[in-house]
This record gives sequence, C-alpha cells and structure tokens, in this order.
Amino acid sequence: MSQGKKRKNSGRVTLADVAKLAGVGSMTVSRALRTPDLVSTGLREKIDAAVAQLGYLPNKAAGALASSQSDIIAVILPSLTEFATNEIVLALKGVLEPAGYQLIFTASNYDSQEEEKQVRALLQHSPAALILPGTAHTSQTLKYIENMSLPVVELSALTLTPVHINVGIDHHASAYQLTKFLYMKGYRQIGFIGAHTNFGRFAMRLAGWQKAMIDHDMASHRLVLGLSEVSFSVGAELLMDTLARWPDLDAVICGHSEIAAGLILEANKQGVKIPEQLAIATFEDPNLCNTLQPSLTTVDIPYAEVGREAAEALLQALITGNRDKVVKSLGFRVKTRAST
Amino acid sequence: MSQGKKRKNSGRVTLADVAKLAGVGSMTVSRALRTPDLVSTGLREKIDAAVAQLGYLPNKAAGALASSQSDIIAVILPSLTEFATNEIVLALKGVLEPAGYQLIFTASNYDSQEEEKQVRALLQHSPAALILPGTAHTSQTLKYIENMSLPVVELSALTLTPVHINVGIDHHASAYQLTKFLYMKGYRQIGFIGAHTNFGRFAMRLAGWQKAMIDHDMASHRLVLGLSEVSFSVGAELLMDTLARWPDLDAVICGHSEIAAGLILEANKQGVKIPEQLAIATFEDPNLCNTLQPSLTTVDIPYAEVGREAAEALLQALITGNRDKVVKSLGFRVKTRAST
DNA sequence: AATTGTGCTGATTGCGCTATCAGATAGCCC
DNA sequence: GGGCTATCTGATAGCGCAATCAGCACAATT
Repeated sequence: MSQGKKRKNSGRVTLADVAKLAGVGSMTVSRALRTPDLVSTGLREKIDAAVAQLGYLPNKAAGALASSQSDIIAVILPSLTEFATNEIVLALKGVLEPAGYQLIFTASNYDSQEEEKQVRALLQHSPAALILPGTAHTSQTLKYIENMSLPVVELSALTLTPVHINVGIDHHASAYQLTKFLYMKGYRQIGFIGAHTNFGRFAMRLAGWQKAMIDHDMASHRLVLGLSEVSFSVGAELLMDTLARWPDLDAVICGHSEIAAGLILEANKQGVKIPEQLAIATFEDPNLCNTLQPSLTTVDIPYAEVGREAAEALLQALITGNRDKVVKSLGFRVKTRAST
Repeated sequence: MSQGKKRKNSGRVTLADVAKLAGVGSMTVSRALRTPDLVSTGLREKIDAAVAQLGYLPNKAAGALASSQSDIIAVILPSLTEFATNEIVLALKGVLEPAGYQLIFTASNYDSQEEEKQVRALLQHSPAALILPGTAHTSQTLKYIENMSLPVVELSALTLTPVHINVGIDHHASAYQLTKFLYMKGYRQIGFIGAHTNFGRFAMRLAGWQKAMIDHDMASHRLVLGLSEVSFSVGAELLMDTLARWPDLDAVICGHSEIAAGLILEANKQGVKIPEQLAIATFEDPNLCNTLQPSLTTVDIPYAEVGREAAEALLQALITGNRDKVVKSLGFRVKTRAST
C-alpha cells in the first residue's frame, strides 16, 4: 500500500481521471472542454468519450479559483413577491443564462442594511457581476463593491450617483404624470394612499404626486399611509378610513397595485361606486389591474424591458471590460381603464 | 526586485494579507473567522481589526475547494411565475438562508430534458444539496445525482421512487376530492379545462378528475385542453368554445387558477351567470381566487408548508448526514367560495 | 521533578483546476 | 537539408483556502 495521503480527495471524478482514461495530459482535457478548436480531432473525440463514460462534471469552484473568473451573477432584488420582480427576473434570465451565466437571487426587503449583508454574502462567491436595486447603498456596501471591482447594475430606479450601469424608471415623473392625468380628467381632490413609503420607488411616487398637486394648485394634504405590509386587506381597511377622513375626495392614487385592488374589492362590498364616487389609479401590475372590476387605471411600467436592457448593457460590459457609466431611463405611460 | 511570479494573484485581499497585517499565521486567521472559540481573545481582536480595516471577504470558491464543502443549495423549479413557486421559494429561503445556505434557482419549464441541463449546470457548483420538482427525471439526471452523492429533495408532487427526501401533495387525490365535492353539491355534468396537461401536477389532476367521474358514474368525456400557454386570455377563449361544445355542462374544473380566472372574467362579459349557469372550481391560488367576482372555489394547497417541511427535513439530512428516504404527504382542503 | 495534559499557533500540503511556458511535431520556404 | 513558423501537447506552478499535524508554552497531576 502507498503511504496514506495527507488528505483524501473528494471521490468525485476529476479532470485527471478523464485524462488518464483518455490517455492524455489533464491540460489537454481542460482545453478540449473549454476551447475545443485548439485540440486535434482525434484527441478531442477520445476525450469526449471519456467524459461521457465517467459522467464527468467540472468543478467550477476549482476553475474559478484557478482562473479568477466566475460565471455567477449575483442579483439582489428589493422583494421576491412583486410583479416587478417577476418581470425583471425573467428578463435577466432570458438574456444572461443563454450567455452562460448562473444567477443567484436574494432579497433586501427595501432595507439597505439588509442589502449590505446580502452583498457581503454574495461577493464571497466572487461573482462576475452584481445587480442591485437602484436605491441608496450603505458606504460599506460601496466599499465592498469597489474592492471587488466588478461590473455593477443598479436596477429599476434611477439614481443620482450611479456606480456603473443604471437602468430604470423615473418613478417621480410617473406619479407626476398620473396625477396630471387625473387633473386633466377634472379631478381636483386627489389623495394618495401608500405604505412602505420611505423606501425605494414608493417614496418617489409620493413625492411626484405632491409636486404635481402643488404645481396644479391643488391641496396636497390628503395622504394616508398604511403601517403594515402591502396587501389586499390593508387596502380594504384603508378605504373607509380614508373616506371618513376626507369625504370630499374624488380620486385617489395608490402607491401599490395591491392596495388599489383591496380598495376596489372593499368599495364593491360597501357599495361605493368606482369611478363615480371615487376614481382610483395606481402603478404597475396590468394583469391584476385588468382583472379587477372595474378595471384599474395604471401607469404601465416596462419592467421586462428594464431587465432586458440592463442585462444587455451588462453583457457588453462583461465582454468588453468597459466600465464607463451607463444610465438609461425607460419610459412609461398612463393606461386608462374603467376606474377613472 | 523579486523574480516575477509565474502567475499574478487576483488583487483581492486574501487571508494571507489579513494574517500579515495582524502579525499572525494565516491558519490562525482562518480559525478566528470560522471557529473563534479556538483562538485566544487577544489575537482574535487583532484579527477582527485587520479584517475590518482591509474589508476582507473570504473567497468561498477557495474554501469550497479546500474543504469540499459548499454552502450553495441548488433549486430547480418547474416555473418561476406561478403561485406555488412564490410560496415555495419564500419558505425555502426562510429556513435555509438563516442556516447559512445560499440558494440558486433555475426553472425547468416542466421539461425533464431541460431539467437535466439545469442539473448538469448546477452540480458544477458542487452544491451541498439539490432540490427539484417531484416529477420524473431522466436517467442521466439520476446518474449525475448519484455520482455526487448529495442530499436531494423532490418537491411538490409525490413520486413513486423517491431519490431521498420527497415532500409533496397528492394532486390526484386533490382533483378527486374536488370532483366529489361538486358531485355532492349536485353537479353531474362536470367538465375539465386545462393546458400543459402532460406535465407535472396537471396530468395528475386530470387523472384524478377522470377517476372520480367514473367512480361516481358520471360521463368523463367533457375535456378541453388549451394548446398555448396558461394565461387569463386562454381561459377567456376557452369559455365560449366549451359551452358551445357541451351546452349541458353544469360545472367545470380548471387545472390552473389562471384559466379559471379567465373563464370568470369572460363569463361576466358574456353575461354567463356563475354559478347558476356554470359552476367553476380550481386549484391553488387563494389570493387570485378571492379577488375575482364571484370568488372561486378552490383546493387550497399549503405550498408554504411544503417548502418549510422540505427545508427542515433537508437541514436534518445535512446536519446528521443521514440519507434515509423520507416521504411526506401534506394535506389539502376544498375551500368553498361563491363560484359553486 | 518528571510526566501528562491542555490550549493555542503556524508550517506544510493538497483540493481541482487553469495560466504559462517549454517541447514536440509537422509543414514550409529558400 | 537547415532554419522557421504554425500547431498542438503536456509539465509545472499556483489560485486562496482548510485539513492535518507538529510544536510550544503553561497548567495539572503524581
């Protein structure tokens, strides 16, 4: 027997096993798998056969270590359960997975401290790129990112100081436009209902509404903020409260479509006529908003496009190594439906 | 100058850098980070300071290679855009991330060939465990899994030949029960509308409906299968077709809640009275089904519980190293709403 | 006082792979 | 035929970390 090795190998099939079976050097196997053109046909076939016979799977951890390159792209989203998330995830996958990247997702729950934790965890996997929400980041987060010097994408919201690539929507403007739209329709007592309003795009929407109200000489004080989570039932609760508080309200903008949906369901129950007694408008989820009765006027936001554009810009940056700042603002439009 | 190294290091801060700054050996740093109790207080503090000063982040690829252990858990889901997915993902994250694991998700789109590709890609990251849909796997998939000898969870559907841990729902029985429920309510001409019916749980539901129809001496031929994707609009299209084809239909079970939703929306438009003219029942998505008017009778399926139970069983297997087969079937119940 | 622990630390080695470079072989030109 | 690419192959070293084990100081035991 040979004198015991200091450490036993993991038992996996390795490059060396394939090389031995094929009767070549392990470097040739490595090449045959990654750059087949550089290997002669004969050897390549022998190697492919050996790979198939052994069911060899490369160990990417070892590869990443040796080449300091990884095919992992880390994605942090604000939440995993929103319409926007779904659209963006599908778009990112659609572009990046065919290009050979593996995506890892986590959620920050609109909390920059939590985001920092996630960044710390994800960067340990040496990802090829990092995708985050286009919101404020902690200074530690920025330091980590700088240390790793990798391509970074900030998504969904536009930011004043982009790290690298920033693809998003001007949420402030979208709320402004929506408010203006209601103004044009003749509404004057326009309220705003939201929650989580200190975070991300919701804060921007609130500000956009306020600005529009002031610019058009309307009173901007009719504001209700739910304290708990965003959900149908919160919307339902808020309806009667709001009406009791401001009986003269003729329209309301909801920061989230879930809340708007809750409002409508409750209005139907209570016999409040939409839009005759109260017009409702909101953002984002066309599927939900079209399902409701009456259907809901929304600002349609092209999240799929946000994801696609971001992924494509990132791919460019990965290929060319170019780290110039890229900022792209995508449009939106008010989609009129029955609720206004 | 020293004679140039054969390869330059990646520029990252490494354990050795931290060690040098703290004036200790790198092995001590490694210990201080992973098993702080084994390091004396003085050194530990010096090391912590050095880590903070340098912003050191461990390289998990290197760690995984050295220890042949990884904190990655690979998850393959049938689809990323379904209610079930959302619930399961949140439940898995809720249990496994606090335990220190990092989840990677991909989708197989109900295609076992695609699943095989995903398994091949994911196993290259040497995950600590693999979570897949509890459906049939290709023989190559099984071979890969066997070679890696890692804990495996099959989720959502029960399988006849579990690889290891299998937590799921008896979808066949759920459809049987739902059909029986309609029978008890007095319906006799019960149809089934679906799509994707050759895959996963939808096939089981179809079979469950058929069995129940036969067992209760009802005619089991009123079946409509949409060819395209599952969506509201497909449901809308199918309604009038179905009614034209089988005017005597008094109830219909939809394999997917999206289709049921489409049916209801279209029925409202066309003036078809639900449930007077046609009762509708379906599965899964309580949020959607409660939002619709009339609300939809469903089989409620506790996907969150599926995810949680699976994650906990997996955690046990990871900790104890136990590879005994575990099969867990979770219950379901018919939730009566206005549509029946 | 000699022995045996006990607690802590660091040198060395190897995980499986790829970068690098040195050979080997074949083809080509003058 | 000798030199010279062009093309292919493999030996070696090292990526950053953790397993292993040896060493060392000091306490406890007899």
